Amino acid sequence: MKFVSFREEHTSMYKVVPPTVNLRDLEHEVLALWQAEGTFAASMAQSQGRPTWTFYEGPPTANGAPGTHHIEARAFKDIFPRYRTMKGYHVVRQAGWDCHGLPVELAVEKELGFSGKKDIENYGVAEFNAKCRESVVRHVDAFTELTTRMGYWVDMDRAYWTMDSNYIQSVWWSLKQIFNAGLLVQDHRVSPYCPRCGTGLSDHELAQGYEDVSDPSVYVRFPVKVGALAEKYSDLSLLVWTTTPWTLVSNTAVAVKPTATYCVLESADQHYIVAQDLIENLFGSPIDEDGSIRYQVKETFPGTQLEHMAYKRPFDLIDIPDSHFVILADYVTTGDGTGLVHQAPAFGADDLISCRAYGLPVVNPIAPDGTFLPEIPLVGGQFFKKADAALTDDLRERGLLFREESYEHSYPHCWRCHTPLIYYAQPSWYIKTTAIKDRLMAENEKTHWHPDTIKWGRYGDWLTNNVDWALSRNRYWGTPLPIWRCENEHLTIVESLAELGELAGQEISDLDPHRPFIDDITIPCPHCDATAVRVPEVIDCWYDSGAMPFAAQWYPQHNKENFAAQYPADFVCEAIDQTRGWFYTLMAIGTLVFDESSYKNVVCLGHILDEDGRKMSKHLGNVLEPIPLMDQHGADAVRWFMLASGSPWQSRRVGHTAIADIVRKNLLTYWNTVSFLSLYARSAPWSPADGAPPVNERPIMDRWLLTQAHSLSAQVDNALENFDTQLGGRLITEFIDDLSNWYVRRTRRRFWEGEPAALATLHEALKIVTLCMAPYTPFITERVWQDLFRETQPDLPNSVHLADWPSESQPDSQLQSDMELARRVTELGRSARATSSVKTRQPLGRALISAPGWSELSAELVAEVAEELNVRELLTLDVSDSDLVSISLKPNFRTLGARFGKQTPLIAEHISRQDPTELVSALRDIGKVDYEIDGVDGTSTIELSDLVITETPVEGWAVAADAGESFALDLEITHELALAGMARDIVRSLQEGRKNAGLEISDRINVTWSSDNPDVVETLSFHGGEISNEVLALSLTKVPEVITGFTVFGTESEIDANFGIEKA
RNA sequence: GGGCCCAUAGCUCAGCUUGGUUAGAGCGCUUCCCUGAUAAGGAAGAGGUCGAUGGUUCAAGUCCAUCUGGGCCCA
Repeated sequence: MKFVSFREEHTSMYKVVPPTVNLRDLEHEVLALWQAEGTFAASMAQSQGRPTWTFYEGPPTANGAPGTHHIEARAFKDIFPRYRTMKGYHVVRQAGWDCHGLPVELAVEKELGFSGKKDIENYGVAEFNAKCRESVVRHVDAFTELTTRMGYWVDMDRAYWTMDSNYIQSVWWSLKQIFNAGLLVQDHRVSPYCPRCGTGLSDHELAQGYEDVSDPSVYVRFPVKVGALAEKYSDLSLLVWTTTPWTLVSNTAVAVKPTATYCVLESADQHYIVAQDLIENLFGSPIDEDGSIRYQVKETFPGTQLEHMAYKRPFDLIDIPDSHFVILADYVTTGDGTGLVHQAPAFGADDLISCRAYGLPVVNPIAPDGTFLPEIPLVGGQFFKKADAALTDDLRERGLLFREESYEHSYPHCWRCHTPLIYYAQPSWYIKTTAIKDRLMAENEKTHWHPDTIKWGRYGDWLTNNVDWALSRNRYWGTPLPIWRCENEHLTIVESLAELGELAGQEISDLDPHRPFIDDITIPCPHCDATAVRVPEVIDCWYDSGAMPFAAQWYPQHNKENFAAQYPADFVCEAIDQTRGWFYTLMAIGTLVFDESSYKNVVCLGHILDEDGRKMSKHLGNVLEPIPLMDQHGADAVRWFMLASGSPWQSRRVGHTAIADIVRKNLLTYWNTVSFLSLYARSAPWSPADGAPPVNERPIMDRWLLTQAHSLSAQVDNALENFDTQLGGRLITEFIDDLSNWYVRRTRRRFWEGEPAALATLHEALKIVTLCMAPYTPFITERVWQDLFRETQPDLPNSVHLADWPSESQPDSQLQSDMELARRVTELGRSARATSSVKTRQPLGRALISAPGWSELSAELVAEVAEELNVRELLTLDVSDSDLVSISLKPNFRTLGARFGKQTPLIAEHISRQDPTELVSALRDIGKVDYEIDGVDGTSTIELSDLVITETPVEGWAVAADAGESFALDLEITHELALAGMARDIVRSLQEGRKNAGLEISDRINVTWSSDNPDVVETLSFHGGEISNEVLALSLTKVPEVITGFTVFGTESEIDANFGIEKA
């Protein structure tokens, strides 16, 4: 495609906008422009002093390369700050990087080929942590590149790093607040632990290592020792099921469900206590095949009645004082097993919680290497899983084994060495979040969730079942827990290096607060004369990120005022997996430290899947690399996909076709409209400074387009205010379609003529839609702003991203609904044309239209429809002219149903039996008709609105009808119409000839023609002026035979003539 | 094993809050039309038991229950 060239005196202030565009190149040019002009900084400076709208960036963990899913969250994190900035707010956007934690350590261990803590200790903690730090910096670079490339405006120069000394000290300060409130304590916790590697594992690792195994499944009798039931029934036992016989050594209690029904059952002279729901599973049918009674239920009672019932434990191998009775626990189910659950609190998280509620001790006979302690009889020194056989044998010999099976299930294994993991109680530091549960619930109540089902669904459930936060990790690369302990168990917590230095009597303000350096600092215990050393743990890195509202400001040592102005956030946004992650830690820490949640609005996104609906993973090889994806389609298109294709809250499939579609449908259509304006404004030439008639004096199409544009800005404003990017996107797409395929299509001719009203209208409409799109697609809109607006309207800002949201004005809803009607009628007209097989270029004389409201439409609007359909006259079909019209009726169930309820079908049937013409005439004359209908009480009154009427002309016309509106086309082609049709055919042929000859749109031509066809001769003589005008011909000359001009094209069979075109 | 979300055309998705008798859009497919911005546009057509079953209702894609399948989170 060639660019249009212009003579010097024809330049307007618009830049040349080529009709084709390479979005990738365009985006890189825009990035360079923003860089050169410091646009983001200008936007921040310009909004300084305005009301703040606060956004918190959830820091991505810098432990790997960013993926396409990061574009999703970042598109949302970008659009709302941009939108709010346009709405007059100052939106601080500080980037952040999550630096600590097991994911980083694991990545480094992998790089170094390590297989556990021993390797790290041998390598040296200082060296290892240095590698972690280096790995973080490396991965942050990749995130920075992604962030810049996609146009996510966030202040990366002032980014917070959770490994920064000031950040860590801020975290320490908050921990001290919590500690002082008595909510930070040391306790036991059960966590998955690899006995071979000697380390606990995170949930993330756990998920990678499930393997299917076959374990023993044993049912064991626990004899009941004392109490009323034990006296009443001989040999009474609790029947208990477990798949981990090795934990029976540590049996501490038996749990039952308080609300379930239990019973005493007699079978073969033995008595058992089991859940009633499970009797048949355990004992089979009550009646044997030969009719004898197998067992008998003696009595039933609720689980609560068993509480505190003492029993004889299965093994007396280790000492567990004050234990061995029945406790109540809600988590017990009666879906499998016996309904009585063996409790070993050292090896089960649920067990630990339930047993702790009864003050039971936690006794752990397993050494850190996974073997039973050597002094224990029977199993001492055995690996825990290997002990199952010996223990089961022993139970069998003592007659306590009721049944023995094997059980297939998935069990977590170490993903590195495939050793079965052990759930293992270890001392651990906790934040007692359960103590502030009510406050958390109250804060959640005030929070606006999008979608709101999360609030009391997934997230609310999580809060309701809140457990204390296990804060500590026995690891290396993390924020050290700032607690020093002396041999007398006195605890001292510090809030800063300054405080620590004072206590230690050393100047350490420049000390790296990480391990191992911090571990070397000892202090004299303030409570006694012993020396206190730091406890070895680091903290959960989720605490780091949850502390960012204040830690990012290095509060309270720095930025006290800033912090107050920016707490809590108006907006946070992450994917749904953060409900229990960052969304929780943010709210919990905010509530713990400031008694107020850290955010007011939260947008919770669904996950991104591949084209086949599978999760993207390196393992499956279906990962979409983000930068190549954006370079292929453009970041704007990818952003648009994330923001507006499908529900953001739902998991969505992302694929090339969907994104390519966005480019074609939205971005290129928009771009071409821009190119169109530039082309004709420059051709005219015209610039906004040249002026245009006031809007109310412009043609109806102009007034309509502008009212549509104003509606658009109001509706998109409303959608984004409610965090609904999908709706906003749909509205913009519809507008672009209206603009390109209705307004420009209908108005094209006025642009050829360089009409200021049309140019000014399109200019203004493009400005509004450009502003509305700017937060979605910051690149293409910026380029358009530079090309169409920056030069032509010097009073406007230098960047679309420095502009305000378009001001609102009252839309003309009458005009909008009139246009909708006109467009519906146009559609019917096109349909009628298509069925008639008379081509659109052939003018027709008249059409009859029946549609409510049609007769009230302005002549100007009717003329638009007539021209679009190439029909001379559009008449209203007169219903009273019953020779021409046939009427069909359908009952309107919506209005009838509301009035008649159950009797609706009777009324509807009655209506459809009436003569349609008579009924409609009567209703139009009188307004209502009364019927007496069988089965319906009293008189039934029918009104016009109770009917859906379709009026169609009788035979001989080409008809299209839909939903009560119809269009009938008179197909008679008079000689005069035929000539007019031929004239248009000739124009089209000549235009094509011009195009083939490569002429510019403004080139003038001379045309020669020859033909023996009398119709052609008549057409050219009758319509010659019109034709010349259309094709910019200075002359239209008949010649005996065609002279070879600039170009010659072949004979059109229908026209039967030869033409020659020559550039004038 | 528990909780939450989802299921609509060959594909990607609207519609469900507030029930109304012809369930839409885009892509793809077939035929035709139109084309001095457009990688466009228009018309017609093929393509749907709205996951299944039951219920509520005069009326269910829409409300309720159960089930099946998929996803996520947690064990």
